Amino acid sequence: MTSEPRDYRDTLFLPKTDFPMRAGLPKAEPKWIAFWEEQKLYTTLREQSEGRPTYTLHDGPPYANGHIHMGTALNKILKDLINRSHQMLGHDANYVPGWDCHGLPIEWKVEEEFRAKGKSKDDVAPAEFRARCRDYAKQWVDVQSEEFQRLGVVGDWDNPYLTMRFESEARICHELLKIAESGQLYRGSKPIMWSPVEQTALAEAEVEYKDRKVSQIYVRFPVNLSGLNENDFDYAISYAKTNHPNSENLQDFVASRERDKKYVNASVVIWTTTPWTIPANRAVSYSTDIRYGLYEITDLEAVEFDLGQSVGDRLIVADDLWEIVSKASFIRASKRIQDVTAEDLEQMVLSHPLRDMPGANGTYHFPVPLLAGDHVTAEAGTGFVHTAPSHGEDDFNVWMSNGDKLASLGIDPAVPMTMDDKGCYTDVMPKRFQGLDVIRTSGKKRGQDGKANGEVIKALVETGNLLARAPMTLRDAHSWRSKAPVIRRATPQWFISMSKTGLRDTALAEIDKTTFWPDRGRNRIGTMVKDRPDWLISRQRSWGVPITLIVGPKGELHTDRDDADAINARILEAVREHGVDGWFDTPLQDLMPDDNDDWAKVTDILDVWFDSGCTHAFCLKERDDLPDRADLYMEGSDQHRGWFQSSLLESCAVYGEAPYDGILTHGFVVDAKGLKMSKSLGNVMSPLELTQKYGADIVRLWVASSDVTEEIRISDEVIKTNTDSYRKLRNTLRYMIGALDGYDDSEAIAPEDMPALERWVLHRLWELGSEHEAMVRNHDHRTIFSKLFNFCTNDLSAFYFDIRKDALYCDPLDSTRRRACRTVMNAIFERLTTWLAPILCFTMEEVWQQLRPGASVHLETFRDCPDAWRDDALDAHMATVRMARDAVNEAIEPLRRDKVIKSSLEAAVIAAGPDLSRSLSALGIDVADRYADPADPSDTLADYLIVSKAEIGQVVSVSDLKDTKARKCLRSWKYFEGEGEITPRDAAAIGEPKAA
RNA sequence: AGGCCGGUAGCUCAGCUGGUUAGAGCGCGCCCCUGAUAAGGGCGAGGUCGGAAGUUCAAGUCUUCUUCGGCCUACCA
Repeated sequence: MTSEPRDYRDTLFLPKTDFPMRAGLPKAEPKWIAFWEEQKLYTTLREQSEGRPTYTLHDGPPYANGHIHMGTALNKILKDLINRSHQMLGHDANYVPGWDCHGLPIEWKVEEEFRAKGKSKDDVAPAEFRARCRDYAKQWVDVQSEEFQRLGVVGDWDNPYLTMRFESEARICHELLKIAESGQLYRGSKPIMWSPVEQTALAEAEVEYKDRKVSQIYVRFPVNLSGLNENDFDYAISYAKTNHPNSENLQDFVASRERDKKYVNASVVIWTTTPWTIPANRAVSYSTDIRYGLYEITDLEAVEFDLGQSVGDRLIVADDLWEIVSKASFIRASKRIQDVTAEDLEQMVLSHPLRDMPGANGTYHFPVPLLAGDHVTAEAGTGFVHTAPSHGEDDFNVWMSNGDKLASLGIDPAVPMTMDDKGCYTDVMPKRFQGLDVIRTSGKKRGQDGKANGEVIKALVETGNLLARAPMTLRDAHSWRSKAPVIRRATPQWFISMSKTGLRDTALAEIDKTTFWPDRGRNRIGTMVKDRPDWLISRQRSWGVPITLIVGPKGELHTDRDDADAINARILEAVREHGVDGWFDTPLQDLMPDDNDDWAKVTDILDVWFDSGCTHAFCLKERDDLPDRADLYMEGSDQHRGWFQSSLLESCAVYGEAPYDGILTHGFVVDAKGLKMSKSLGNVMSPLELTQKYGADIVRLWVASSDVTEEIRISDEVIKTNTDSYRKLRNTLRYMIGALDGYDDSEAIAPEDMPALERWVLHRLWELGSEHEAMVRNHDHRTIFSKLFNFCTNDLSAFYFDIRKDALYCDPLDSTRRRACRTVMNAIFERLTTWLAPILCFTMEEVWQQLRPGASVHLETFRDCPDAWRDDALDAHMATVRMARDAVNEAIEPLRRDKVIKSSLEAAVIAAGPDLSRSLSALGIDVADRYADPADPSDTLADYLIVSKAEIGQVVSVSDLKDTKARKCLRSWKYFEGEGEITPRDAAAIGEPKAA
């Protein structure tokens, strides 16, 4: 009699869920954003966490220009991970995003717009121009805000901070006024790039380099020996020897005379391509790394014109360059007299080459010192660099940093203003030079050489100090607008002093107190602050916060007047009322009604770094819902020089302390090969495209799985890896959702009544939980992700779930171990979901709503993992069992490969391993192959190994049960010895008596 | 050119103060399951730790040099 074997599938307690295996994130995520909006998530978070300790990550403002890119996406997601984690840790982590709105790039874009309409910037009223800049910035703020929110970033998007808000602008002005009042602000001068044609300052990005024909000249600077000749020195030496033979100083004196004697008739030679800067020369720079020699001319070429040099003249030039210099200077033969050491140069003083120029009238009767400078190389020229502090950055720097030497020589270190806005010599120059132009600024020859070069060369010929001249071509800066050459010219600028009131020391002390992640950041910003020059804060631009100072006839500041408070109040009121226009449009007498003769408003604007350096003032300190000081500033590593520093300096200047407790930096996004992303390399990836294609959670997972302290790689392969990880996590959660279908706390089992396996899972949760908070506080999201991911794969999916499938599906519904399993799964669910919520903010919401419909998961806090769950001994025993399990799996594998065994349930095994028996009995795992109580089964070794029969022996072995008298249970598919179609346990589960 | 940092399996990452055959996950290959099924499980193959030299009984781990890459700063008189 044969009958169809009964199908027991319906009697199983299989997981049940409609939670989709495939996420469909690109479509699903916007719905969750809508869900949070509906729930007023941000507002609810604030209300709910009122009174909790605050955690404030103060947003560094991105520039409101263009769409977000991989870097800005990474930055915001990382901030979001930190904010959400701290919120769930039990803080009130209020995140207020911000934008940087002023500055050059926006100014350019708007200029471009006007040009497209055929208008130049000068045709547009400044107020109209600024209004357009404001609109332009606003438009991009809105775009970026949308894009950041699409990535899941939570914050006060309805009320962000903007540097261009009137309140912000007023506060920035206020901060500046406070700095002025404290005496840290001063007006100095500095060479900047200047276009004489447009009569405007240019930024580095506004110039292009192209070839230009120039005059190169070799000029000699005579060594100044006060007119003494060799005989004078010989006489001085013999006089000293005769009259002061016993003087202590005799030896030194003789040595110095002997040294100077060698330099009679000697000159230091310089080379330059800007002859017009010679009249502004104040020094000559040399390098301590270059070997110099003293050369005497012994023969000259015959030429048709008069040479300034003659046989017997001595020249000091870098040895490596002598050949080039002598050839250029028509020197046919020469002899090298001796080395010229760095000490000699240090002692030496030169005369200006125009000293004896007709009409100089003593203008150049000053000593020209030799200054050691790192910028001097022996690659071209003579090894000496002519130094005109008003016409070169390097020149300026070497001049300013040699204050002590200048003072000892009685030289005034003030940098003269030698050139006006049109590029013409000013009246500090000798009469014959005054008014001469470097560049023609109008007419057909606009942009070509003016009269200055020619006149200077002529004057050098007259003094005999021109060694040679020749045309050459070099790459030089040109204005990208007019295409005309650019000059470097000293202009008045505003500075914040690093030293006057000890700003540098304050800043360094604050850096010491700051926590850095990674710690090397301290060193990086520290050396920068230590070495940096005074802070140049003025710009000659339109779109920015004005320097709201009124300057008196003698250069005095209004902030030093008795009525300063009243003036300041009017200024700030005007800016609060009308924004930056309030400053430009309000007449002077309205701001300063009394004693205002010859007083003038400053028209410069502030460096945008000053704006963003004030965010702590106009955001943190102004808003009631934020503390005055941030816990954390977190930006890319480029901000050591940028925002971290501008904020630190501004805050230290005004408040005497840093605006933050900690600084976290991340690296830059690079491609698969570690190269930076650039349009020209074609390796740019877009966060918006990735979000559209894969979902924001995938992008977030990428951030969480990367080591953000270094460069962060992204490529299709990296995205694929993260997509796979995502799927694994999603399915793990999905399985739990199914297994927990209909779970109710009333079926919960107390930990002490649970099987060892469940208690072990609780121990693992305890382990994860105890590390978790520290990792959050250390901003180590990568480790959090990696631990959770490995927990899901190794401990849950491959071990715990795999073993418990049998109990979950087949045990009687009220069996202790099935209930214990569901109790533990519920505990895992709550923890895993909340731990992952900061990372996978969309998916964890979806998961959470499956089992806890209603309030958002993001309103939850992390669940406690009680110390009572800890059980180190149990963990050690479980490790022994897992080792035995690995050994069994290894042994089963060959049989499976040879098709002897398919399912491991067809196997009977002998397990082995050190201390296995001991561990099993410690864990309460039975070795018997059948349950003592079928209605409430407890674990056997076979359950752990997922086989049908297991014993303990010396050696691991596997045998096939199929051809034995054991039969396959039609419900649990386990092989058992006994009567009927199903095992007693399965019979108990479906409430049937054992089938006959 | 200078300052700071980094280069460990195809990918993402571990590897503490130098000490047994350099680890994990993913991917890949092979196999099983078909009651997590566009899922799940098992086994396995992958690394001269960027390169060279040195210190040491012993180096991925320390030193020097070199190469490639990143951020910042400078330069072209």
